[in-house]
Amino acid sequence: MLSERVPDFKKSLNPSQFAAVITTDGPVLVIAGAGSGKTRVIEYRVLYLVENKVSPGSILLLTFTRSAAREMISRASRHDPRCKDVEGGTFHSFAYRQLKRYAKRIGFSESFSLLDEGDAGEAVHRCSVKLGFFEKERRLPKKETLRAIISMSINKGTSVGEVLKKDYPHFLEFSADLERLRREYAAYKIAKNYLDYDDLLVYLRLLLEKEEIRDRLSRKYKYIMVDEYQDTNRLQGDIAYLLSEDRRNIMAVGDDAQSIYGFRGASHENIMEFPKRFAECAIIKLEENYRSTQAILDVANAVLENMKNKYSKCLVSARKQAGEKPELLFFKDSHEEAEWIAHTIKTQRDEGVPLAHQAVLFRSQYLSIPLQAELSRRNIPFEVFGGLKFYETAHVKDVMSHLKIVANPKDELAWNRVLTMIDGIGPRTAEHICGEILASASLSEVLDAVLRKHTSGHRYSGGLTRLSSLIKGIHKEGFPVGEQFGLVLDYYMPLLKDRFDDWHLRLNDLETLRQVAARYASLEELLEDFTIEPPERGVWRVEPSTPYEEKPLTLSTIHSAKGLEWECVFLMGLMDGVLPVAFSLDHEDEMEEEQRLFYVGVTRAKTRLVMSLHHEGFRGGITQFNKMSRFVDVPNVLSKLSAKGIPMRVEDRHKEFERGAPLYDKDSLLQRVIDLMEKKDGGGE
DNA sequence: CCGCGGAGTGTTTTT
DNA sequence: CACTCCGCGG
Repeated sequence: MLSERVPDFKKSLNPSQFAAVITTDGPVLVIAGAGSGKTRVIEYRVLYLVENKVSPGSILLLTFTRSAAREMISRASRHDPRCKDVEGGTFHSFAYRQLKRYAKRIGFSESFSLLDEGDAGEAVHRCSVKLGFFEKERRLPKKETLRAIISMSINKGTSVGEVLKKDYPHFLEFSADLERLRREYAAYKIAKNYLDYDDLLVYLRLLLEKEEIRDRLSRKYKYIMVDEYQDTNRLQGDIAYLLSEDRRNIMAVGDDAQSIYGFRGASHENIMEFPKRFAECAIIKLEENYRSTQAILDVANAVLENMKNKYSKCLVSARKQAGEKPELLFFKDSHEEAEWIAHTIKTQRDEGVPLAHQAVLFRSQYLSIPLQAELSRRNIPFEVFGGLKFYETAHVKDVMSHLKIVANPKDELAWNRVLTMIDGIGPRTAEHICGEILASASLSEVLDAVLRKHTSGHRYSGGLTRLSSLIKGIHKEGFPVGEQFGLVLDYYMPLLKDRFDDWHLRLNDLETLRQVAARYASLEELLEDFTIEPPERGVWRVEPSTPYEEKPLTLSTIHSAKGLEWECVFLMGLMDGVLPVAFSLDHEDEMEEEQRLFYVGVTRAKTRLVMSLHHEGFRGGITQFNKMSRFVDVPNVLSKLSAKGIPMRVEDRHKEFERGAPLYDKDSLLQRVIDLMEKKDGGGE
C-alpha cells in the first residue's frame, strides 16, 4: 500500500517538502518560509503516517489556532477518511483536555472553571485588594497591567522583576509587591478551583514532570507535530519537549521571520534552540514560494534583508510571470484612504475579483473604523477579524455569567457580576451575599438562603427575587441549552436596555449567540468552548448579506492574518508610530518584531499588494502630521528596491482629492455656521 | 452603601 | 473621544 502511494506524494511535493513528509522518525525541524507550502507538508505527513499504519489517535498536531488544525486534518481526510481521528488543536485546548482527565491528581476538582482574560484581571484585582495594595497613596499599575505582568513572567519563566526591568521600568519599585501578588493570585486560584489560560500550560507541564503521566502520554502520542513553532513560548516549548522526550518523534515547523507574538511571551529562542534540545535533529528548509509573484517577494526580501536572524533566506517565487508592481499610495487623511480602498475593492469586484479574494490588513483595530464606515455606505459585506472580540464585550459577559453560575454554583466571579447588575446592589452588598452563597452546600440551598434572607425590605429585593426564579427556571437537568439561554435573555432584556444606548445592536449579538448556544448538548460544553475556543470571529459586525449570499471581504489585524493568503491585499495605515507602533520605538527587540509583522503583512498577498498611508491624523483633538513607516522609507524598502532596479508604483493621491469633492454639503454647512454663531466650537475640522 | 456626574487620562497585538 | 476613577448627594 505504501509503495503505491509514494509516487503520488512525490508528484504532489517538491523535494524538500517530500523529505519533510517522509522523515517521520526522530526530531525534525522544518524552516518554512512564507508561502512555502507548510500546510501541504503537514497535510501529507499526516496522511503518510496513517497510510503507514500509524493509528490516527497516536498522532498529535499542535497548532496556533483551532481552525488551523481543523483545516489541515480535514485536508488530509479528503485523501483518507481515517485522518479525521488525528488529535489536533492548540496547546491550550490540548492542555485543557488533559487537565480535565487528570485534575484530581494535582488537587483540582474536574469541575474547575476557566478564567478568561477579563475574569483573570478581576481575580488579580481581588487579590491586590486583599493584600492591601490600594490603601496607600501609590500609583499602582491598573489591574489589566498587573495581570499582564504576572502572565508574562509565567510564560517566559522569569521573575516579576525581570519583566518589570524590561517592559515596565517605571513600576520597578513594586517588584517585591508584585512577587507577593503573583503568589497570592496563584493561591487564590487553587483555593477557588480556577484556572486561567496560563495555568492550562503551567499545570500540564507540572503533570508532565511526573514520570507516570509522561509515560502514559508519550505512549499514546507517538508522533507529535507542532506548527508555528516560532510563536511558542517557554512553557509550550517545555511541554513539547517533555511529550516527545522518550520517542523523540517530533516535528517542529516554523519561520523565525514570522515570529510576532513576543508580547504574549513567545520567544523565537524555541525555534533557534531546537537543534540543541534535540541534538540529532534533521533540519529541512522550504524556500520555494508558491504564493506570491516575484514582484511582491522583492518587497518581502527587502524587508527580510533588514532583519537579524539565523535561518531565513531569500524568497524565490515559483510563479512564472513577474507580476504587477506593488503600489505605495499616500492620502491626505484616514477618510480619503478608506474611501479609495473601498472604491478600489468595489471596482475589482466588478471586474471579477470576488470579495473573498481580497483583504485589508492593519496594525491595530482602530485604523479600520473609517474603512468600515465606507464599506457599509457602499453596501460591501465584510467580516472583521482580530481586535476587540465580541465575547469579551460587557453584554455577552453579562449573559454568560448567569449560565456560569448554573454550571458552577461556586463561581465567585460570576456571582459577583450577576449580583452587581441588580439595581441597588453594589460591590459591598454583592460581596456580602456572595460570602453566604459560597458557604452553602448546593445551589438549591443557595436559592433558599438568598430568598429567605434578602428578598424583602431592601431596594434590591425585587431584583433578587427575579434572579432566583430565573436560576430555578434554568437549573434543570437536560433542559436544552438554547432555551436556558433564551430565559437568561428574557431576564436580561430590561437590564440591557437600561445600561446601553446601543442596546439593539447588542441584542443582535445576543440573538446570534443564542443560535450558537442552541447547537450545544450541554452547558458545560458551551462554556468550555467559549473560553478555550471562542466562536468564530465573523459573528461580530457582519454587514447584512447581499441577496445572493456573497462571501464577504476580510478586514483583519496583521496578527490575525497569520497563515492566510489572498489574491489582493491592502496593507493600510503604514505610518511611523503605527507600524512600528510608538511604544516599541525604545526597545530593539520589539522593533524587530514590528518589522516581522510588516513582513507577515506583505507576504499574505498573492498577486496584488497595495500599501498605503495617510498624512493627517488626530491625537487628543489636534491634527498631527504622520510620516511614512520607517520600514518602508528610504533606508529600508524603497532604496533597496530602487538599487536593484525594481521600481514600486509610488503615488501621491493627496492632490487628486484636494481638487475635487465639495468640502461641505448644504446641510452640514448650515449646521457649522449655526455652531459658529453659538460659539459651540465643536472642533469643526 | 449605591449611583450619578464631572474631570482626567491614554490609545496594540491574543490563546 | 471613550473609558475610568473619584467625589458628592440620596
